[in-house]
Amino acid sequence: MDSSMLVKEKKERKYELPALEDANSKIVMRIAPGPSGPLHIGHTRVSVLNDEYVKRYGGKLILRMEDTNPEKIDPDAYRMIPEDLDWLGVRIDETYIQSDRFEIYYDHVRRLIEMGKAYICTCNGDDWRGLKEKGEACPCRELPVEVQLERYDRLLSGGYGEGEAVAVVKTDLKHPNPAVRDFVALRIVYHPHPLLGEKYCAYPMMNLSVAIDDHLMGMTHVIRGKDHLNNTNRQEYIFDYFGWKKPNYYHYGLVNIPDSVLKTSIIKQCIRDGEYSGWDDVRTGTVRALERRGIRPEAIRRYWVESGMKSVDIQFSWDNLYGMNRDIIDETSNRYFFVQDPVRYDISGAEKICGFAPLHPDRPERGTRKYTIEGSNTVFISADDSKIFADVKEIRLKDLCNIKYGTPAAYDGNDVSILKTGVRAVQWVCRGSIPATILMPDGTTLEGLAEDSVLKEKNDTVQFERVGFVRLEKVTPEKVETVFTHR
RNA sequence: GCUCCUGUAGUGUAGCGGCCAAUCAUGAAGCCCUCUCGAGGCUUCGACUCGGGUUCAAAUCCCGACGGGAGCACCA
Repeated sequence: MDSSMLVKEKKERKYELPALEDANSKIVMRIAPGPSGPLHIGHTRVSVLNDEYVKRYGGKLILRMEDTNPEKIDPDAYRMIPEDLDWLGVRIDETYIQSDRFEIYYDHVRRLIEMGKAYICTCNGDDWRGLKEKGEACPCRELPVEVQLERYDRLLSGGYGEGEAVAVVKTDLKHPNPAVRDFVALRIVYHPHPLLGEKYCAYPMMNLSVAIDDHLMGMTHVIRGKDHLNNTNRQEYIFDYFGWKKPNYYHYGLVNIPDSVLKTSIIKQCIRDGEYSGWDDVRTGTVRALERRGIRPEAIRRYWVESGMKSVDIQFSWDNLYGMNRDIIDETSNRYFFVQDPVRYDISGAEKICGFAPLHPDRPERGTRKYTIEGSNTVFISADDSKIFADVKEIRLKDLCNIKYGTPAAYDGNDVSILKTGVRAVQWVCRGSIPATILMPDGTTLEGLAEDSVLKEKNDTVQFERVGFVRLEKVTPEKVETVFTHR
């Protein structure tokens, strides 16, 4: 027996999404956001899952803009959503906009009415719901098809005011689950649509348009949040009435995302009020904000792949995402010194002091930052480190020299082994350093100085040693503006 | 109220009848290493919601309780 077999070996787990049923190279899947704003972290789950499967099986991914509620549309979203998906690395094969397809929905409703599977209801909404609750039909439901069609034409042509009539799909009024009994398919809206203007007044509800589009676009697999479970049940009625083959449905659990603002309406309001800087404000959970903070799309992808597709509700963990992101950016991010709330020290006892430090400690081949200070030998260290210095009287300026406390401070050689005795190494900057800011996730800003070699940095994330990773947002010789990523 | 989904460490996940004194990641604590409080190495902490049943054997199957979530919109 091989002795190595006696050692309990450590297994590396590979993370792989579960296989889809009936999957072959012709799968068709979709991402179907409502264009009310840009995508946020919550949307990235369904985006990544669909993309992963389509790439794995070699099918087709459709982006469908579900803009059937004119009151909740932000025209910019038609542009922002594809941008966000593109940044995420999600490859879209075809794009559809539902507002282009109203005639298709109308035709299908007409056919449903002709089949006796839909009706036009002119009852008061509350009454209709009340009857449904009791499992009873409203007076409109059993009217003859000819009357329904007459009403339908009137509905489409603007003969009813808002709330005066709806087209309803029949399901089963006695269904034990009240949530799947008869549902509205079309409603009257006179609010202008950003793309259609006032061309139509009959607006499809999502259960209608989604069912029809999923069929017409040839969807084989649909992944959606568990909150749509009842909608799936409703949509299946439409599939059954037309005799269509249903896609395979998967419902993942709800994600609770703490510590960040996701609700589009709130973000929009805060932008309007000038409270937030825009859709990429770091306090929000938008894809744009994550990008701005230096989160890599690969980290987001890994996060969702590892989370899988179970229907348990989960708690989103920023720590876990940061850990994955750190794996990615640690290697690519060069190291620089940033000194928060700088305190000045001059150093006596040396003509001029030289030093150098690697751009990356694990990648010496990338080269070094070189330092020369002379004259008054002025350096700055952070207010926090200054307090420590005043307290312990001796400190090492990392990669430069050791100094003893005093005014001025005294040069004390360059023996690195002093660190073994418990003396602390602190980051510092010299004269000519660049004013720098770090925008924190809570919206506050840290101020300080960054060493000027950061001006030559090509990559957009760096690590400020002992502070954390930051994304370089705006770098000029006058000012370096950064956004905090994570420690 | 009705209906549906769901319960493995702080968080996320693996396991789906015996190989489980339960996997991996992240987190926390400690040590080593490193001129960073990063990375790397090592160690430790920490979970099968509960109660019945089926079985020689249950985290795994069944039933019940309890917990978490969603829907019952002329939003998506």
